Amino acid sequence: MNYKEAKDKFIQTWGSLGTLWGINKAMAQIHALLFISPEPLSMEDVMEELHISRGNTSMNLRQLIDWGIVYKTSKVGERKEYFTSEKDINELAKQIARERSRREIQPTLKVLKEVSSIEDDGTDKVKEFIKQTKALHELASTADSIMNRVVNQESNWLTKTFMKLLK
Amino acid sequence: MNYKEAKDKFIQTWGSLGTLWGINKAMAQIHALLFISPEPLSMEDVMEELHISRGNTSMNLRQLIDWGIVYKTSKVGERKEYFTSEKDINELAKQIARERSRREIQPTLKVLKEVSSIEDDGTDKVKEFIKQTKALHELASTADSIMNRVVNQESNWLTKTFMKLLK
DNA sequence: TTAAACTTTCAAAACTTATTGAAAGTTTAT
DNA sequence: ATAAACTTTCAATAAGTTTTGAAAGTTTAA
Repeated sequence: MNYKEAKDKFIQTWGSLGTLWGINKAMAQIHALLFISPEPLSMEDVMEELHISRGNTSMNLRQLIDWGIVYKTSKVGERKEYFTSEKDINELAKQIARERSRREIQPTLKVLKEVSSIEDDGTDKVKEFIKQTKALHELASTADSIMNRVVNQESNWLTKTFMKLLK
Repeated sequence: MNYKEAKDKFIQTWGSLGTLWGINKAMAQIHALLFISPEPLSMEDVMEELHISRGNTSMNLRQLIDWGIVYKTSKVGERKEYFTSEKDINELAKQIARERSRREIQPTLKVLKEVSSIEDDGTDKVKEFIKQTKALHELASTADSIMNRVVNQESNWLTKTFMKLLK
């Protein structure tokens, strides 16, 4: 496999994986492209490499910036803007964890808390409902606090600790 | 909020959350419904509660069974089949982790390994490519091994260990 | 073996989400 | 102030996904 093939395969794979961590294909592909580019790329560069329209590129770049994993840069003497991605994988993982917590887990916890607080009328179905939604709340809450710790500490310490535990 | 409202809100929330852990809305809603039902439900019951068609119900129930989080049961003297979900939240989490590893992480690891093994021709772009895809491989691999441990050990041990670390 | 009860399949339709591209907006150099 | 260079917006459209429902298939009881 040569560089071109490997690059395309990587972009492709990362792109379809994107839908899974909650972002769309173009967004994930743009990220993949920037992630492996030693140099910042312009919007034009991205459009050409991925064969996507100007509008699409613009919108998805903005979203990536919003997620905090792509940065705008500029070159001296050039009016055009250039884009580059977070290259540190730990920083990337942190950022993704942070955003997912904020966008998904927190709102879910809120609903779970709300619905598990209905009054217990003593019937089976209500008792089961309260029990199960409370259990889910606890699970989501534990998962979230683990993630937040990973995010807020030096993640390296935790990774190493994990690895020791898991060896 | 009364039981009916709380139930609908829960099913609704869990349903839209589904897309995020990689399953579709109907599938997630069916799961939610079974998860809070003290009794197994028939296909008819599910159809009525969620207002979805027979075909849709059938297909999604099958998929849930395939994921290992819903079981078929039958009542003596009844021809109809009944369905019930895994009620133990730890078991549910395990099962989901297991499936995600199998369906998503493993195939990704395979691609990452493959593309990061191209020959280094000494150019910047190839060096960057190899470096970054290797780093991603390592990250995904660490995440996967953590998940698998959680899955394969008594998950309680790890949860407790986590919580101690994180306090 | 038949027929009723039930489940699965799958092509077509409905719905949802992503993408385009041209127009509007913004910034910068002169 | 103007115009060129560039970016953003958004309505229309394309692409992709989910859902339906009727027909085909299966199982069970008599």
